[in-house]
Amino acid sequence: MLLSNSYIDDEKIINRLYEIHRRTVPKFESCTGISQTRLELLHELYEVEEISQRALQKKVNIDHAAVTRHLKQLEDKGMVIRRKDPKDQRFTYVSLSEEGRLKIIHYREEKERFISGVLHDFSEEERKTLLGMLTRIQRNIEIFE
Amino acid sequence: MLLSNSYIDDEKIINRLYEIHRRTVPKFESCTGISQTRLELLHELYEVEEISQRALQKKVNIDHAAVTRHLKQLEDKGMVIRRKDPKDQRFTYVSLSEEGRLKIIHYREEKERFISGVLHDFSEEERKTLLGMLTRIQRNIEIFE
DNA sequence: TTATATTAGTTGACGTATCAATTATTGAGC
DNA sequence: GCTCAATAATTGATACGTCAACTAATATAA
Repeated sequence: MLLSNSYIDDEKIINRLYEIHRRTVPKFESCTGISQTRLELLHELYEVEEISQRALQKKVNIDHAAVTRHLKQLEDKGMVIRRKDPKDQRFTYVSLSEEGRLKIIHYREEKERFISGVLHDFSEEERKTLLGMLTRIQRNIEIFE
Repeated sequence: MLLSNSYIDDEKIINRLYEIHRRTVPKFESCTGISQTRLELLHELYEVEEISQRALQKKVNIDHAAVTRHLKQLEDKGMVIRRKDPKDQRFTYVSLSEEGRLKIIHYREEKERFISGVLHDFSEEERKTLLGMLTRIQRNIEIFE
């Protein structure tokens, strides 16, 4: 297995991305008290009055199955309200409950604290560069093959 | 919820990292035919004659439980050989089988193709910058709190 | 040497993402 | 109006990572 030095570094990038994710998941949750995905769902709900699961799924770009399960659990916890569209029974509309609307504020404060910690030594310039690079990577993965 | 513009961007960085991971997992596996973690384990085994599970676990930095399960499955597939240390029965030593040694070469070629695709529009300079930034983020996550 | 601590590995419970298959409802073409 | 296609949501199977509890083997110290 003969690999050039520059390839080794490329590999490090991909491995680093992977490890960052693995380390982030538990830290994020223990810090904020909620998972990243679930908070993202709540955040989207926060921005609107009501939205269909399908539309929400498109926004967060997660598998339908996962969306269904998250929303059911959030409903069980009383953070979310779900109802069928009377006009078209295929659609389920979702909205934040009062309690959900209150709780999400605290979650997001903690998320902000977490993000500040993770990026604390990055200049404004660097953050811009990084975001641009990550966006390109994401696009490359999407169009791959 | 009043958030400054720069914070919004920081949030995008973290969300992007998360989404990159989610999209990478299935693409990587369908492209290479093996999961990233499992290939990393095999790669470490490729570099040595034999190694204890414990030492291997420290190298890949994954939970013990996951390591045990991966190695058992790789053993079932005939890619890996495991044996107890006669001197100290607590240790299990792992090594690549001949078949494993052959197969890993193909896997790694596919991985290289995948990585090239993901980073194809990045200059040498950019890759260095990116790796540096990711390394800092990883460190920040580790020392957080 | 015998009780206690440490260490490696395994197993179980849980969370959550994916894909594939299924159900229920609505829409379109004849 | 009736059959067939499309769509939203759900459920099942599978994969994989975490933590916690457990087993077995060895080291330590009284």
